Amino acid sequence: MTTVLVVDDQPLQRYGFRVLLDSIPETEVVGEAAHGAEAVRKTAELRPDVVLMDVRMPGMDGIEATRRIVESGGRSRVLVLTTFDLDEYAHAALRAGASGFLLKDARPEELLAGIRAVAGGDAVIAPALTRRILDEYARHVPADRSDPSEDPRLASLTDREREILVAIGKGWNNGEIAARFVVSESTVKTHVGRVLAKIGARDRIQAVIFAYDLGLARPGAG
Amino acid sequence: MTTVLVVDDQPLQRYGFRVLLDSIPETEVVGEAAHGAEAVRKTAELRPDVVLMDVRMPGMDGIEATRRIVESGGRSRVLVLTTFDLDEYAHAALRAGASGFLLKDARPEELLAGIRAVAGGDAVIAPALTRRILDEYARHVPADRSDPSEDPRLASLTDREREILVAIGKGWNNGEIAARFVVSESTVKTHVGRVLAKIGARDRIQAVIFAYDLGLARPGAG
DNA sequence: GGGGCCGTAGTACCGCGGTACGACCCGCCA
DNA sequence: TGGCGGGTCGTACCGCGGTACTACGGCCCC
Repeated sequence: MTTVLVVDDQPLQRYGFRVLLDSIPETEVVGEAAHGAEAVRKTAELRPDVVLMDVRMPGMDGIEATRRIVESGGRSRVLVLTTFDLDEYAHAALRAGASGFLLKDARPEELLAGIRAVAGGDAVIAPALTRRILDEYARHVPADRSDPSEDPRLASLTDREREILVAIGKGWNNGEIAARFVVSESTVKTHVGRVLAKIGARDRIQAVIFAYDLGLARPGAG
Repeated sequence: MTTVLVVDDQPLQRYGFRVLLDSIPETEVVGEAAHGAEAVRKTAELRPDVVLMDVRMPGMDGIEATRRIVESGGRSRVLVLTTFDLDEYAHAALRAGASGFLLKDARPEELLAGIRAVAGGDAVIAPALTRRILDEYARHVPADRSDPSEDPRLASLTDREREILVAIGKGWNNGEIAARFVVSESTVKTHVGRVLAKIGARDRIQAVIFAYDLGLARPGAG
């Protein structure tokens, strides 16, 4: 059973979603909200699996509400709906942390598939928008690099050394690495030295760059 | 009526798709191919609306076949199928110009929705992959508003200090920076110290990470 | 003219990082 | 049984990195 909170400023629209979702055993509408602030409050209160969020609303709009819901750290996933395929909305919504973006004219089975996917932790985008996303993607994402994680220099590292490399990529100094791995700093130095030699890095700084280039290190990782 | 070419090296799999697609009036399987080369040839010959393409095949694989079909400039759209959610396949396929990427364990209605979307000129991605695509997308495509290069810590840097930060991000040591900027190493140290203080970094390693997170440093540079 | 910001430069000091050893334990395998 | 790779730990040494402080010329603006 997937619990859903329906957010839309139009009562009739909310009614339509409720009828649709309650007509099948898989989903249940546990609440409704008419604007962003109410959506944030009811999400915290009802903890639905999925929040069905309209973008255009008076007061706090769906984007801002989505951002707050996501930042609150709860379990609820947000599936954003809009009447138009205005992709600035889509971009903003997805960057706000929405798990999906669909058009209101989606057929019922598409909406249900979207809710199912979002509830399962996946993401979903309206097909009409997917093309643009993919075009942008193909244009911006650098060509392959023949999968850098298969770099021969990486292959020569032992498991432990790979862990060390990741730790270096996080910006930790030897003492911090020693503390987190519960070994002595001498041991860390030994490992670091071997890692540098194997990947051909002059110092740990170039190891950090190496880790980033290969995608071992990720922005925002602490 | 949507015409479909089914490409898979396993006859039984092709049969399954044919039964499914011919069971509904909306789609019609107009041909089959057992490997990439045959897929390319039959696509040119039959001009199907959609090519249902398996990735893993002996000889020319689905990726290469997709690339050739797309480059041939025909009207046919390619919908790639795979058993596993190996995202290196997904990336390669989408970069090869595929209009969609689904898993073989997709439910029939998902597959049909995918074919419908692709035939209509839209694109479709398996929900399980959409999240990764979005993550990549968010990381690579310049965000129009929450541009990290507007980070207040960056704004406090002078032009010279920004140059120094970029140089740090390239992995250069103080001597190298001094040589390239034609200043003394003392000057470099002064700048570096100020940069670290302003961006709140403990050492140049965290400055490197900072530069990468903000997109100041780019893989493959320097 | 005076004050601030910026870029430049220097000295002095300390600590971390990196290297070069040597050493021990463990599990695996010939 | 011995050898070998991997992980662990230690000592010693040196150099680069980072900090603190001072200093000066150029520039802009009050």
